[in-house]
Amino acid sequence: MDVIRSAGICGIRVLTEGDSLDSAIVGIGLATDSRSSWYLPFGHAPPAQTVDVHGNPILALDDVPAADINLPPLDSPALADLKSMFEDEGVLKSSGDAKHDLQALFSAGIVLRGITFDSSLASYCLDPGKRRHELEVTALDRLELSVPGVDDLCGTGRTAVPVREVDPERAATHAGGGAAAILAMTGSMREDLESYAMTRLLEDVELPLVPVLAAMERTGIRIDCEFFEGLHRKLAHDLTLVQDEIFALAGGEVNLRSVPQLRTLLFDTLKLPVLRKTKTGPSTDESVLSALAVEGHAVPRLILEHRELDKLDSTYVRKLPLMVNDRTGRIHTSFNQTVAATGRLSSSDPNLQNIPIRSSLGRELRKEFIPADGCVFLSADYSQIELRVLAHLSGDPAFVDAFREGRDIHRETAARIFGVEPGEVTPGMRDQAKTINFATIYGQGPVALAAQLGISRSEATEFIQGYFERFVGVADYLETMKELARTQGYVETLIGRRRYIPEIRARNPGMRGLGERTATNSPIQGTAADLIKIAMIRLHARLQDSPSRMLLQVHDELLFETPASQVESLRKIVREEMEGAIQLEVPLRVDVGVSDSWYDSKGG
DNA sequence: CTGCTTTTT
DNA sequence: ATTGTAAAAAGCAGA
Repeated sequence: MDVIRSAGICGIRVLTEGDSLDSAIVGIGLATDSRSSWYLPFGHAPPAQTVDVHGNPILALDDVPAADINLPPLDSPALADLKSMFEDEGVLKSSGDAKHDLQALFSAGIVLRGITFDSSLASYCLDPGKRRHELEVTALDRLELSVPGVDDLCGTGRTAVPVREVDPERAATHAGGGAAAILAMTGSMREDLESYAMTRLLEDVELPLVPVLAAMERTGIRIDCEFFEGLHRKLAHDLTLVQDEIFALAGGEVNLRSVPQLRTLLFDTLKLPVLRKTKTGPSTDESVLSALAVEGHAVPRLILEHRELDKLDSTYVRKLPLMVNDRTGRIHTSFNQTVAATGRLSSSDPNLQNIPIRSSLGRELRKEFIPADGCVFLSADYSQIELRVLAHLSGDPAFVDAFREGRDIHRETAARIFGVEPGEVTPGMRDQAKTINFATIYGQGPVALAAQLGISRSEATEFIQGYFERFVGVADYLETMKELARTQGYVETLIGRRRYIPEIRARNPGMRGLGERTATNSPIQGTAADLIKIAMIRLHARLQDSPSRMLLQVHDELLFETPASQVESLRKIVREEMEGAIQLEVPLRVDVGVSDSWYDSKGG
C-alpha cells in the first residue's frame, strides 16, 4: 500500500455485484503510475494478485483479508490504510466510472473523495455525441487495448455467472487491468482536454457533479404504494370497459396493443382511410387516430382512450411500486451523465424525468410522489430558460430588453410579428408567438410549423420570414451557428461544451436539415444544461449541513425535500444559486413552489 | 432484437 | 393536419 500512497496517483476500478444502491463489492482494481496493478478481492478467500495491463500476475498481495462476507472488514490494517487513502483528498485518483466506484465504496462505508479524473466523463466532454463512453470502448480507441467488459467476465443471458463466483484470476484481470488502462489513458486524455479548453468543463462541472448525483440517487423519493394499487384497479377496470366497447363495434376480439392487428381492424375491417404510413405499413399513432376521431369515428377515439390508460398503467402505475427499495422504502433512479449529446442528464431505472403532467389523468400520478414524514417538497423551475439563453447568446436587443424589463416574452413576440401594441395582443396571437418561439429553439422549418399552427406552408414560410426580420439578432445567431458547424465541424455552449455535427455536410437534404437543427439547438439546450448543473453543484455544497435534500432534476426543474421549518431558508438558497449560476445578459428567473406532493408543486 | 408508440423537458 | 422539431427511456408485439 505504501507504493500507492507515495506514488500519489492511481487508477481505480471497483468490481461489484447488485444494483447501484445495494451493491456488494467483489474486488477493487488499483494501478499506480509504476506500471503495476493490484486486485483486492473483498470477501473472497483466494490470494490477491498484482497484474499488469494484460492481466498477467506480477506479485501476490498476501495481507488482504479473506472473510466470507460482502463488505470488507474495515478494521484490517491493509483496508484501514486503503480507507484512509480513499478519503484523503490529496491523493490523485482516476476512475473509469466515478459514480459507480463512489457509490459502491459508499455502501461499504468508505467515502471516496478527491476523484480527479474519470475516463467516461473525459470521453463525454471530448465528444458527447459518441454512443458509448465506457472504459471498454475508450481503451480500445485510445490504447488499442481490449479491456474485458462485464459480459466477458460473467457471460450473458442464461449462462451468466454472478460476479462473486467468477474465477478470481479472471476477476483480477478485469479489475486490475481496467484500473491500469484508466491510468494509462489519463495523460493523453488530459492533454486533449487541455488543448480543446475543456479541462474546466471536466474539473469544474462534470466531476464535481458526480457526488451530487450519487447523493440524489441514494436519497431516492417516496411514493404511496397503496394509492398506486388503488389506481391500478381503477385503470384495469376502465381498460376492460373500453376494450369491450371496441370489441362490440369491431365485431370480434383483437389485441389492442398489437399494431398489426390494429391495422387490420381499422383499415381492412372498418375501411378507414390511411392517413400516414410507416416503413412497415399504415401508421396508427396518436396524430392519425386523432384525425380519424375528429371525423367522427368511434373506434379510433376508443383506441386512443385505451392507449392512454394502458400507457399509464403498464409504464408507471404497475411498475413504480416494484422499484421501491426494500431497505429505504423509496425509489432510487439512476442519473446518467454520459448519454445525452447536448449535455443534459438522463434518468433511468426508472426514468423519473418523464412522469406525466400534461393530461389531467396522467398528472394524478404525481399525487403519489410524496415527501418523508414531517417534510414538504420544494420545487424550483427555471422560467423560460432556453429563451433566456437564446437572448443571451444572440444578443438580440428585442429579446434582451424584454427579459431585462421582466416583460412577457411571448406577448412581446406577438406584438412585434403582428405589428400591434403589447396591450392589444390576443390570447390566440400570443399562442402563435409562443409556438414560433419554440420552433426557433428547435430549428423547426415551415412544414412542421404549418402542421403545428394549422396553417399552410406558404403562410408558415411568411410567418418565419417576418419573425426573422423583426428579430435580426436571433436570425444572425442561428445562421452563425450553422456556419460554425460547417467551417469548424462543431458548435459549443457558453462554457465550451462541444457538439460535433458531421451531418451538416451531408448531401442528403434531410440529413443536412437535421444537422442544421442540431447546430442551432445544441448550444441553447446545452447551455441550459450547463447552468442547472452548476447550480446543482453549489446547492449540494450549501446543503451539506442542512436537513434539506435535493431529490430530482428534470432538465429545468429541481425537486427538494425539506422539513417544513426549513422551507423559507431553502427557498432563498435555491433561488440564489439557480438564478446566480452564471451571469447572463438577461436575468434568470426561478419559480418556486411548496407542496405535499409532486402534483401541485409548480409555481406559486 | 427491431419497430412502433407514448411520456417528459 | 400527407410530408420529417431538439433530447431522452420504456413497454409491448412479433419475428
